[in-house]
Amino acid sequence: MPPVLVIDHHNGVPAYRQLMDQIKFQIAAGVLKPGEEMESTRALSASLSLNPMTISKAYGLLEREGVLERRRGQTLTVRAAEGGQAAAARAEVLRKALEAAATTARQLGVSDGEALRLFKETLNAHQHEHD
Amino acid sequence: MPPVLVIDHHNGVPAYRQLMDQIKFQIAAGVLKPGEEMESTRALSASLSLNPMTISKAYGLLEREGVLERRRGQTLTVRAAEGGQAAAARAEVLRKALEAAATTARQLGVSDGEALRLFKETLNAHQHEHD
DNA sequence: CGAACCGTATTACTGAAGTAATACACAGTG
DNA sequence: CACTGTGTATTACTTCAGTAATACGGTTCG
Repeated sequence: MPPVLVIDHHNGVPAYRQLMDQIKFQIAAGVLKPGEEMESTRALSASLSLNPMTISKAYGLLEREGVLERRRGQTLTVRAAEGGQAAAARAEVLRKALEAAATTARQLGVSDGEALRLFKETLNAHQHEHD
Repeated sequence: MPPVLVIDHHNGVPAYRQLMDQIKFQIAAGVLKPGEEMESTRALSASLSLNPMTISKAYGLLEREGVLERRRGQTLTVRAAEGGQAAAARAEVLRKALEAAATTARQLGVSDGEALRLFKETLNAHQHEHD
């Protein structure tokens, strides 16, 4: 299990939330697979120079969201993603980026229809870039 | 000029942001019209039991967003509706946010159709954010 | 000019969110 | 049982966004 997690202390985003985002992303991207064991809270706290409670907070919230699974006194594992769950995880990650865009649209007073049209254009442009 | 503004102190939303939202809404709804004078910071602070600076903060941010217009030592006014050029500039800003989302979608292998559907959902969700 | 408005820059206070220290409960192994 | 691993409940500290107190500069009108 590769603990490829990095915390940026100077971007205003809480550490526990950075952890949640990165873990979710790694699951969505297939780096962390269902059934796999997570790094222990103390091990992670050591390598990231954080308090075990901070890790635990992230783990706890991820468990509530159904991303991780825990058993008493044992290492947490990535929850088995049955069927559409993997897709759901990806949707969750993507939703964050979309929410940021939606907020921007609102702040700029751009209508929903116009925002949608722009997004469609953007997607098409990206498709061509990767032909 | 009707100061029909209400602040809810028990919903976690900052007062200055509630002010911004309500003012924007009243402009969009036509209650406040371009060129019209805003309530003075002190008058509003009295009727809402808030500090003038809190009002000023809201006004200041709205001015940055191009919603209000200010002149030295004088009452702020509602800015005239923007023409096509401003709209184009806003679309450009928004396009950046959308490109970030499109990139994420690509990285996660989410289809364009799915991404569009999610964005539509997100926009609807934001609309219901009122409490 | 000076008084009475206007907005706000600067500073300080405060409550809540984020984090850490400590101590405790459960599981596996001998 | 003792020991070492796991996660976490409780408590306390720290930081910062939100708000308020104060004081100042510009505009208008007499």
